Amino acid sequence: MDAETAGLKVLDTAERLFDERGVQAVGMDAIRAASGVSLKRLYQVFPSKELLVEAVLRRRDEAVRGAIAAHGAEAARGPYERVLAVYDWLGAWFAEPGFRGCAFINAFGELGGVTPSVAAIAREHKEAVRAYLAEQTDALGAPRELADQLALLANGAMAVAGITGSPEPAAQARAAARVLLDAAAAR
Amino acid sequence: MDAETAGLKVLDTAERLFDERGVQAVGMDAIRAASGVSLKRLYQVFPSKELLVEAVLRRRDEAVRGAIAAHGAEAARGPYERVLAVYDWLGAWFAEPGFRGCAFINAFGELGGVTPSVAAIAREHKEAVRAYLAEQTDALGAPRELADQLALLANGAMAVAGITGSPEPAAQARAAARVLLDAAAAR
DNA sequence: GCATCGGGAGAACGATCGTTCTCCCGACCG
DNA sequence: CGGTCGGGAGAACGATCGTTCTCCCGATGC
Repeated sequence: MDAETAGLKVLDTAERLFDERGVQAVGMDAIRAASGVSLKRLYQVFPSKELLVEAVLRRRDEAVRGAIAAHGAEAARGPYERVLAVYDWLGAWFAEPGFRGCAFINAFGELGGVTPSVAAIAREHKEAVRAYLAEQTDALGAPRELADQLALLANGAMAVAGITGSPEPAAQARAAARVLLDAAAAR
Repeated sequence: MDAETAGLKVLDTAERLFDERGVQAVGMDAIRAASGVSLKRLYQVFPSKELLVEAVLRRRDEAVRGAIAAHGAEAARGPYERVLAVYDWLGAWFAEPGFRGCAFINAFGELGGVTPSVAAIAREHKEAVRAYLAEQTDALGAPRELADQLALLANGAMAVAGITGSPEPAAQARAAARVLLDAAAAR
């Protein structure tokens, strides 16, 4: 097994285990056992657990941003629909088995107070999603605050869906987003 | 020092340290050192760390529910104002120094996957806040979904305010809540 | 075929954690 | 005043964690 595929296996395994149990509850040896990558190789690719956590979050950041953009491009009838597509994507994500909330919200809660790099990555990720929404609302000529409000709905949906285990918050957030979008358009 | 005041000191200290650093990063010995309560007494009052965590969360649940109700009763010109008062209260909370997000969202992210009691307490707390909002929207004759949407705004504001460190999300959520309330009233 | 090198398996190490135990002192009771 | 009891301080214990080290095997180059 070469270093590159080992790195991918480790990232996949760590992401899944961190999501399921939280970061601190997953030892490096559990990642080794579940990924089949030896400890030696693991530490070659990720010299410390903190670096592994950062790598997992950074990859997830790119994946989420890519998925939101891809979903928006699919339903590309305009910025209005691209905003709503975000909540559709959330709904599909929430319905996945084992969904336990947003990795960045969870990682920030667990490590944000003691690990500044984790806090920074979470902040950057949330800002990136907000910026994507701002692109759409700018295209609509809507006021600046609308994007922030849409982001609050998305983040609230993630938090509540994770805690309750229900995918419903996505549809509720989508409906609320429609009201906010329409109200902004009417002004 | 009697057992009752020791329990209060431990709860106060544990709540503060858990908020600052997360639950798992705070050892029982750190709570002993910061509270001045000996380990022996600590384990007399809370026979395990898990029970202490549950006690902290349960007390915080009651405090938050009480604070929201009290804030709503102060501005008791009606259900509409009681809803908006929730976001005013959030704004004051977010502006407190050291604010690092909702204890239930954070605890769920860290422990919800491995400690069912923590997940249950978080679920009950979020449901209680939703129920309070539902009381107000019912009094307004608004549709059921409105309370869920208002709760998403509140939870999104907590998550984003915690991660970004800014109190702004409270005002943004309040403005969005007004739009949703007014749209429901117009129907 | 033999020496060398890289990687896998897992033991080892030092630190930390939750929890319990030991020791000692000060207060209360006869 | 002597004995007992409860609590404080902190050592001790067993488990676990992140990280490193040891040992061994198989492949590769000459």
